Amino acid sequence: MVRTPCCENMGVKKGPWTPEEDELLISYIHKHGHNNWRALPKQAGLLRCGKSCRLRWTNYLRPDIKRGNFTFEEQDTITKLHQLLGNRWSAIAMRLPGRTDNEIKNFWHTHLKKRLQVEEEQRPNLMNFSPQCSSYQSTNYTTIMTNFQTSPHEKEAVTIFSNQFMLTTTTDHHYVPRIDDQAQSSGKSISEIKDHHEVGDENMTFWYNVLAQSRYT
DNA sequence: AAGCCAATCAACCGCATGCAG
DNA sequence: GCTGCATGCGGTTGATTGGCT
Repeated sequence: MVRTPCCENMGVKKGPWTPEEDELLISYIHKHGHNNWRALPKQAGLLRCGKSCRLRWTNYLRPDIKRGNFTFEEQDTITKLHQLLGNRWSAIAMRLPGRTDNEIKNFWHTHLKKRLQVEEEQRPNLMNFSPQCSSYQSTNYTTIMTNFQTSPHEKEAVTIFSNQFMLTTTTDHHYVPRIDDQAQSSGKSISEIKDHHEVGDENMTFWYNVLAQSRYT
């Protein structure tokens, strides 16, 4: 079966977007929305394919895009979520409001990946964990696993996990509100909600988080 | 000042997935 | 169930930028 091209190549422009093109795309979407990306460029008077327009909008022009450097908290979140989810950039981006999957992916390859490699070399005895690992050599892990399975606080660990990474799950019985939603509904500040779930040992918390997530996937 | 090289990031490409007919 | 279209996702590319010699 021959795959149909995403757009008619004749007359379609490629390469960097000009401010004029950006303006056309923004004003069109503000007026009409983006129900049909394929038809959008023609209707908006753009010599681009729909795919290019979608990418430009979602990665750059969207009004809720957060610009500027990644905060330490964001970097930490990306690192931990990457350990948890692998290269599922869109899933990671969902936990970082205002950041796009493309931005996170670039940041990972240009900054975090190298940093982690350096840290790994400096700490050769650290457990090498990945979501695909079939066995774990760490005594710590075994201890935590045992505790997790028997702990009466399993639910609490799951809640901590969800709050820490602002996760939502897709099944109703596992749904935990995002921390900002919790704050809004309870009238408390985000820091108050976080404090409520604070656990002293950061490393232990992280492993509880990993375990909690593994139960849903 | 010029050339080279590495880092960065916007944009592209192709495959996967969901959905309607 | 099959087909084709629209969209999403992740890997990759290539233009640009900045630092170094």
